[in-house]
Amino acid sequence: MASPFAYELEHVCKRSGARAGTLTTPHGKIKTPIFMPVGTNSAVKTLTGDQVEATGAQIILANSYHLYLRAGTKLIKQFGGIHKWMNWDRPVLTDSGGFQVFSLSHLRKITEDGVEFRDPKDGSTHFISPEISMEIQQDIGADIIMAFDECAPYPCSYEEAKSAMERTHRWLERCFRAKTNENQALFPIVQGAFYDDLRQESARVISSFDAVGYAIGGVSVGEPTDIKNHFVKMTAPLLPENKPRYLMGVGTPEDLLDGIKNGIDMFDCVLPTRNARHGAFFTPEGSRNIKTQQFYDDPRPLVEGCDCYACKNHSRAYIRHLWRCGESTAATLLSIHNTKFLVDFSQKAREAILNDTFEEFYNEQMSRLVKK
RNA sequence: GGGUAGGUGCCCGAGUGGCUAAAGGGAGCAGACUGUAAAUCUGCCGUCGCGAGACUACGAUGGUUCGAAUCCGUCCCUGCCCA
Repeated sequence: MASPFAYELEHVCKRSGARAGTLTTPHGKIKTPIFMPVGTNSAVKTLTGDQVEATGAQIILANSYHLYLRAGTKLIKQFGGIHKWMNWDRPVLTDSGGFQVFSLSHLRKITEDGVEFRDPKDGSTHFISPEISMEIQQDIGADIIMAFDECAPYPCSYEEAKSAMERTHRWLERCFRAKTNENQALFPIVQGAFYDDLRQESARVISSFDAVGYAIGGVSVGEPTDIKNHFVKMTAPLLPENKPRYLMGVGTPEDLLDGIKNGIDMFDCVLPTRNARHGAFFTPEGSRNIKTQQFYDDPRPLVEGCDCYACKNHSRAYIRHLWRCGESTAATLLSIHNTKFLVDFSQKAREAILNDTFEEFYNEQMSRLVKK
């Protein structure tokens, strides 16, 4: 049976490493570079499926760890998999639980076999190994599933970083052995923290596995931007050229520009929705906060010319009013705007790449963003 | 009219002699957030001053005391109960 997955590298910018491509999945094609909104609990927070769809999102993320705890991945399987479960028929990607090894580090214990977690909500203990992560992700049934990795913190010692990386590689082997569903693509993840030789070694090792796409993990864990950029820049070109490259957990509009310039094709980040719930909205001139006094009587949309639902229908003053009254609609409107902003942003970058004007696009957008 | 419980900073509300410019919330004003334990967290929040500090403040007023939001007198106001 032919693989339902394919990736076509359509164009590489002549003056930078920026790439445009198309990734085919069982639930449709993804045009890269692409920003993927995060819906940890099988919902993009504060948004309905229609609203997510209206942002133009081509694919969304969900999380193995969270869905395993609630609702229970067997239940999702019983409903016919995550697409039917949440009534979303475009592609879905699930994270493996590897990020929770980092983010819930005080609630877990790592052994060679796997990781013992305590549920932050009820204290119950759960064990996830590479094999169990694969079983969970196969039950969920996303199009793209991620290797169960150990995401190291920043800063961390060379020994720690090396040990996490090597374990990630051994676990990767086990993930590939445990994965059986041909309709899912398993992406390996580069680790190695912030050490050049470890990143090089990790990229080499994971590239030796035959995969549909490859991810860079362990960034955006608190390190300064220039360090992040250095490691993305040196790591991305070490991954197979004719396969999509996914930079996990990134990022801001600036991060997208830098990532794309350095040859990244896929991004995901909680920022557009989390920051929306905290009152922030993206603009081409940087992030603003609707809570601030300056917007109290501002009749303009969040961003002039933006064609998201929030901007087409409401003023800053109105959204600020909703925010101050504690109306959840404020978070919804900001989430719609922020998500569409990043989706559009990656789409514009794609067009620029195809037109060989990415360099200009990068310079123009970056100078606007940093000016503030 | 009698009794009783009260009146604290923008609001709610602790505080019954010095450790009180006055707990804790809320509101307000800012900031953080990157494979979501997050609609969360942090800072500021009487006035003036960069600052040390000064000034003003716990219904009003008079007193006791080295010292009062806290104790006493009088007055004003509010809730509740009885007539």
